[in-house]
Amino acid sequence: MLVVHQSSLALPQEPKHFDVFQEWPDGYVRFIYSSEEKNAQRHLSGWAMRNTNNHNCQILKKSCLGVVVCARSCALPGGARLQLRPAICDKARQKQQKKACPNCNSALELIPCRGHSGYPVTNFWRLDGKAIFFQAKGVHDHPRPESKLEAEARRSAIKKQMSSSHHSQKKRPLNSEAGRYHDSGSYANNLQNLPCMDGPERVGIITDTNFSIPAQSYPSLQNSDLYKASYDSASFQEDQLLPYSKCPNPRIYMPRPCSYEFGVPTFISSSPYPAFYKDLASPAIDADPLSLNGSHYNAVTAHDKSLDNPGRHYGLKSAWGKTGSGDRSDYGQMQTSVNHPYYVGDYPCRYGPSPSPIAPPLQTVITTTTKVSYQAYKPSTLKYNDNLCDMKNLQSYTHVAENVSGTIYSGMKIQEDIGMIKSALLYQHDPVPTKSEPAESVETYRCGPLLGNSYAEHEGETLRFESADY
DNA sequence: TCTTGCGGGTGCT
DNA sequence: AGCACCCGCAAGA
Repeated sequence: MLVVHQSSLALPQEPKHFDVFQEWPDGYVRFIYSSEEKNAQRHLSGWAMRNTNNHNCQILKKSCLGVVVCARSCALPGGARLQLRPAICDKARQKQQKKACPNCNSALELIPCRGHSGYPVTNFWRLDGKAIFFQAKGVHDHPRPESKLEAEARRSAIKKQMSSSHHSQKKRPLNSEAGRYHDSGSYANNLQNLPCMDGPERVGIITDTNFSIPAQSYPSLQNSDLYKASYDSASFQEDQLLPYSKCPNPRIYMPRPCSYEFGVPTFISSSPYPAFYKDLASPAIDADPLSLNGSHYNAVTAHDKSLDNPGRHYGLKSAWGKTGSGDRSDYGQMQTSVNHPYYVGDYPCRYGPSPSPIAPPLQTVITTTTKVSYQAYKPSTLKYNDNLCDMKNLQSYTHVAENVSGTIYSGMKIQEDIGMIKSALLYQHDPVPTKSEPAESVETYRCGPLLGNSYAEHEGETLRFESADY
């Protein structure tokens, strides 16, 4: 299915369609946003990303800081876990870590992101004319922190409280803060709501609850209401219960992405959620970020052969060990779209929910080639039908959850589950992407997420993109 | 006070 | 050369 032509250097055409802004991009994904998209202009991300100097003025690079959690992983009143957004500024972050857990007063701990072959997940941004190209590398191996807006909302709320209530309530800030975490499904998780999980194992598990879900489509961060809603405790509960109870799959989170490279992007139609990426073989070698000019892409995940993730904390390993799939070869972060069940490429990893598929040998070899041309086409979506899950139903749950609580967490999780399922299915049924291209990078792309923005027109159409460096 | 972006510089591979 | 990362600076909220 994947076709890669590195030889082709044709310049990418100007994107006619833009992806809906993704607040939580995860996995090896690529999106093209309109230069009008404010969130994209600001290079926003739900993840705490700090600027990284890549000595390239053309491309803004950011790396993930991870998430701040309670060192004791205490459970908040609702059973959720504290997951703070790390301060971006080094100094501010140091201060932040010196503070005590608002819930139990124990120390706070920063869980670094090691989702990109042991290094933090990186995001690349490039403005090119009317489009803003985005590329993410790595799969976040930690829970989601508060989104930027949530963090800001919380701070302002605390300030308000502080100013409105005086002495007698001096203690409230802490409590209220804890309560907020508790209330917000987006950064507080309730283990009880993870029916699919094998079961929390220890501390590590907590993180699972909030694992990133591949970018879900999130129309806009600008919708502050969303966050306001997240503070509604009532909503929170619904949010938590609803989605999970319906979700048959556990969310398996791979501690680390496998290596990935760009090689063959496949364009699939647009999906509201980032594509699932798979990677095949080589150890993380990154090919040029944003090298794809106009391609609409979503990459897909990669797998690392090295299952071991040194530096990985929070019991991920143990969690994996339990998942029963044997090894942690399933790294998939499935970013899948309910609406667009296509997945390109093979899925080397085994997925928990579905019995370990046979992992094909690495079919894709990714190289560091900077110039790659891609051909994308939309794969058939039919194969997904009638599968393990009722995607439509799941999707509807997702929507419900989002509407109810305003948090995207629940829905995302579901989507991820769906993605996993899909990927598993694909893996099992679609041997296609098995082309091995030695020394060649192969990357699978999907069209950007879009509910309204569809690339349907690309169906069956082959798009070629130049992957020269942006 | 903090975020964000920039850029000099270092160390490793 | 590419990448990660440290540090400081400046602008802006």
